[in-house]
Amino acid sequence: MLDLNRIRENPEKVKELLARKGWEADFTELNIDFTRRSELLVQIETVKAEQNRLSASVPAVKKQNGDIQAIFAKVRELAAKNAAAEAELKDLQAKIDRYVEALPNTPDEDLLSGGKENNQPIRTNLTKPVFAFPVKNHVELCEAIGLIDYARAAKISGSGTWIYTNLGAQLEWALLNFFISEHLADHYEFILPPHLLNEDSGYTAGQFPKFRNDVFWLKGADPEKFMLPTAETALVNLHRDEILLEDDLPKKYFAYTPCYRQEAGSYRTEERGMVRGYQFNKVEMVQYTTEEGSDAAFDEMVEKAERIVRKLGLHFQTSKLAAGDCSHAMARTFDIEVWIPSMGIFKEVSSASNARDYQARRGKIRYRDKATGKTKFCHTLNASGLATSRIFPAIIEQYQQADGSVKVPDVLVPFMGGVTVLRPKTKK
RNA sequence: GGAGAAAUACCCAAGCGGUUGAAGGGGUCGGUCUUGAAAACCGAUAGGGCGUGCAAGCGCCGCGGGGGUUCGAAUCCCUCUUUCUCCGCCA
Repeated sequence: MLDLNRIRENPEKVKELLARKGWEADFTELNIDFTRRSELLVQIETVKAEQNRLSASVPAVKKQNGDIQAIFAKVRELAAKNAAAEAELKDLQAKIDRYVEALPNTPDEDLLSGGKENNQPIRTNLTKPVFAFPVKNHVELCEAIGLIDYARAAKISGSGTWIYTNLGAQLEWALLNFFISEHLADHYEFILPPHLLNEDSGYTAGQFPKFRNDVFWLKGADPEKFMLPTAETALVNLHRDEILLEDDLPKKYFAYTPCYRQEAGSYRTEERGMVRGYQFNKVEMVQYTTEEGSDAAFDEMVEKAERIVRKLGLHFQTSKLAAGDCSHAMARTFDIEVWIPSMGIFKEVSSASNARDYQARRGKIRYRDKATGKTKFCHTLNASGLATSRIFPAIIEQYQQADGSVKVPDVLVPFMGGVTVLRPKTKK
């Protein structure tokens, strides 16, 4: 949520920044509403003060056998006078809230406006792998080796899903264990959160109200809960409605969870296999920082995610997203995209974002400033570290060999019980 | 899932319609005493949000969340959430 005072003090600036995200903002009505809100508050509170004063005088007046009935009548009259104003205020406040809650975060000043087409690659690792043989795609390779079973997944669940089998399951688990070991080494705190979250959590993270239809809802539950679309949603709510100490910041967490997403209508023929599904595994990092610490935290998390992909020996690029490609709640996003040879394109394996105080305002996540003793909103940041569903195909394809086997990246071998090569099943 | 109990400040806890602008204790901070510390004693300790004002200040809200009754609510009523105890079920 944006700071209402910031909008009021500098509406043109906020408007210009939102426009870079392709969001047409018009604050004319908001300003009128806000002015009216102040008037109403002053009026209501003045009357209330008088009511309180009169009520408080009752015991004393009673003791002196004064006319308490006159006081009762007077207070009732004041309350009646306020009723209309209170009703108007309630509606007005709801209207203001609805408008401000829907506004996306403003992008950082240094981002280019526009969408995907204006994303800027800023770094690459290694060069495109070259193969002396025709490359196979990961779907073919996985099926031949017996890593993934798509057909049975369709049978027991439906489309957009897959089953990790045998060495495929081991490779997936090895990746997750490798990621976890990296984060533990960097002293991030390991969290395993519930996968079913409540409405407030979705609101704080900025998913709701706009993206209520992008998640899976558990209709039978009372109250209704949704399945987390990313562990960020859980982690960023850990300190909702709390006031942290400045000395406790930054707080660094990571969590492993599956991510459940509707992704309705996003199917494309090229996205075969496990590139996009209703459920995928991800390890996610989240930091809570002070306002001053947030830029350094962002750089740290991008670097961490890159380091993991680099250790896996994969060709990737890091892109600075244009304003319009940053998600609703984020002020800044860098994507790490890994090369998928069969597709001839880069696919996102990590998205590192700085929400600034947008989520913290929604969730009232604050810290006490040591110097002033005042509370300030935290900054929240998140970065995947990493999503397996894109890394897995990238490994399979980038590490494929002429005989249809796949070499296991060196860093994963210890997590694979010493397995170094994944070989195609021999036909019986 | 069934039955019961509870939610008060940093923590424990009193309070059951009107000096409660929340007792008391612990903790924390400051002080006295002491070479220093402990003990003892004295003092301080509600936070958060909103409004108004140049400011000092003043006002509104606030005892789990929301709503209601009343001149007046921590206190009565409704509702939601959470926690605990017992039973059932289960990994």
